[in-house]
Amino acid sequence: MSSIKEVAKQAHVSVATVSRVLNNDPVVKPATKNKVLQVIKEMNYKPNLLAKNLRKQASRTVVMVLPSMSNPYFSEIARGAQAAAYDKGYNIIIGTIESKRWILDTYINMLKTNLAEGIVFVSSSVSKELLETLVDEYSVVLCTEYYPGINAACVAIDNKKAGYEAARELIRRGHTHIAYIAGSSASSSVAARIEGYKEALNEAGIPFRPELIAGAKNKFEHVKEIVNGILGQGMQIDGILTHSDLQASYVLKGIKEKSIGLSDEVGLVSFDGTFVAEITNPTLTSIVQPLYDLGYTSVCKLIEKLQGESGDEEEGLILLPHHLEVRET
Amino acid sequence: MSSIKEVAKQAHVSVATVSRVLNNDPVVKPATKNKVLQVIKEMNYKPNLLAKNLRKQASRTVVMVLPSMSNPYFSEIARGAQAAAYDKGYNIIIGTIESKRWILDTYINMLKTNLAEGIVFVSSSVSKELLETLVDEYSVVLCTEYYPGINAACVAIDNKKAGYEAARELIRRGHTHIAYIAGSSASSSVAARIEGYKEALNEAGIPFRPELIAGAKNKFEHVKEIVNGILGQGMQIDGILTHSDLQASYVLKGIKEKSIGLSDEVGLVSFDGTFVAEITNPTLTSIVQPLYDLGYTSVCKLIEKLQGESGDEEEGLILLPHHLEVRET
DNA sequence: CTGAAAGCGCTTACAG
DNA sequence: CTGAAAGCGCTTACAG
Repeated sequence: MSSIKEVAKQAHVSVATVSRVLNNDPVVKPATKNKVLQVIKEMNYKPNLLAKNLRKQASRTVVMVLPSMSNPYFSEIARGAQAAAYDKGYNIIIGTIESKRWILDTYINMLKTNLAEGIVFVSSSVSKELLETLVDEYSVVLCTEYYPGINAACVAIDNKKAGYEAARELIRRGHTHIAYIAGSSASSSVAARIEGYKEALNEAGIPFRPELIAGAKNKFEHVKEIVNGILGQGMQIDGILTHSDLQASYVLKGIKEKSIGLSDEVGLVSFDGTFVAEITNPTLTSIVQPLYDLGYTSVCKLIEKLQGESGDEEEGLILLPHHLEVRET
Repeated sequence: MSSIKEVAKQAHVSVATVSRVLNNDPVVKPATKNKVLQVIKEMNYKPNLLAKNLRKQASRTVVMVLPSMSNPYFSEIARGAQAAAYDKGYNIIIGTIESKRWILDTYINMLKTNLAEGIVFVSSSVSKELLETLVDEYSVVLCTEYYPGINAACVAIDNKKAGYEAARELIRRGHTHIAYIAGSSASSSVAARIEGYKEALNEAGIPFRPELIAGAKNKFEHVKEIVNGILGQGMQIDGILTHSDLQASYVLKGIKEKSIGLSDEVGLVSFDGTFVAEITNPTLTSIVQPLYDLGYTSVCKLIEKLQGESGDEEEGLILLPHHLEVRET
């Protein structure tokens, strides 16, 4: 109802002055300012941000897209992202792709139609090709996955080191036939973790067997098939590394219901360290990622970029610390 | 860069005509339309929605606030909500309160500053007092929790019936000392489920013991304390109903690590039916709620309300079906 | 069927 | 220190 014009009339000043006090312009005389402030309060006036945004050609909104929310891994990242946006005075729109291209397009359209100023892509929620077309027109930050050759900041953990540490833990316990259930897509994090895993094997003098590596989705049936597939080739397995807590929980489930041909003596180390790792039985030993911080830092980087003048500095990889949490598996 | 004005110039028409083809106004001559469409494509023009929104005084955006995302219960609701928004051509902003009043205020401010047109509150993400001040000025829908006396549509399951069915299942198995770990807040769903529980006891001739009921948060420590507190009073427990899957998983954890004084013979029925119920060991018997549909329907109702002319019809309770899924506990 | 013009509610040089 | 005025990029009666 009430617009800036009515406030101006009531306060006997111009709309310009009202706008100035709204924006805390120090130039307005205290007496004037107080009068206007009082009228604003009396009228319960709230500025129409639709108008402000148009005038300033800025929505002060960023978007974060994630593959889904079904994995608590992503909700923690989203939580950090939300906090960062508020700390910086931005709105944030968090969306999940659910593997649907049209949903992704909806969010990208927000960029193109001025509804959002920048975007962070979490995990592999976007293809490299699409990214290439976006990167020089819009501000984008990557979270969790790195795309070499793409000029966008990426916030992640040191996946190679993490893969190394996870494998070393199993080796330390005496496991030598270590399967690696990687993520379902060929991503930079998968590649890096495998590299680290190989390094740990190498260090321990254990031969690398490519047959022990396979990707799987975060679905019970898929994980079961993959593990049984490896066993079916006559491979032994006495240790497993999984790409996520969820996958590890499925391994446990399969062992328990005997649909996966492994004994419960198998060593199991998962990635992520979400609450899932603590509610399984046994609880999961895992590489815990600083999920909240990953989300928080990604959004901060994005907003810095939006506010930076040149923005032409080299975009790089920002690594956040992870750690191995030894639990029961 | 390119605005409607430049498209108009290139196409040798007025901006009014460009606007008309943009909005699919059937009045424009096909030849003109095609010419404009072609220029739009050539220039890769995208309308500035900031301007459109201001002009139309509508953001075509709704918000959904949830207490948090840490419980997969909420992420499923959010998933449904997102889908509904897209199906209806709206943007949706999904936010989590994390028990912080200032975050809630941020989202409510989006309503007041014209950034959003309506809001759905999930679970007890808002107090009744605040709701009362919002309800006659803005479009609001409640999801999961009902506030009697508040004129807002509410989408939920029949909690009384669900509580009844959950309790009856335990009674059917021969359990007679059934504890009820309710939600942490005094909410309509808690009250209704307890009513149903009482009804089942009554039907079976089992006396109701108020000492067997206690609220708990979705925290391991809290659930442990509550259960042990009941046992400490000298109460027996051979069955438990929990407000959430998460709480049930904590009971299981406590039994396993012997920090909760219960045997694994205890009957356990949880509410929600999220993936948590399937990854615990044993898996959880639970009342599964149509989470996705709850979110989807809530947003649909909200948008209908926004689009409805009068909007003065009586707001009511919309009940969606649930069912009992018997698993291992 | 199309165009000229007003206006959505703000912000911000510019002048005083 | 304050105001008049232009303008952000659209939409939409109104006139023709």
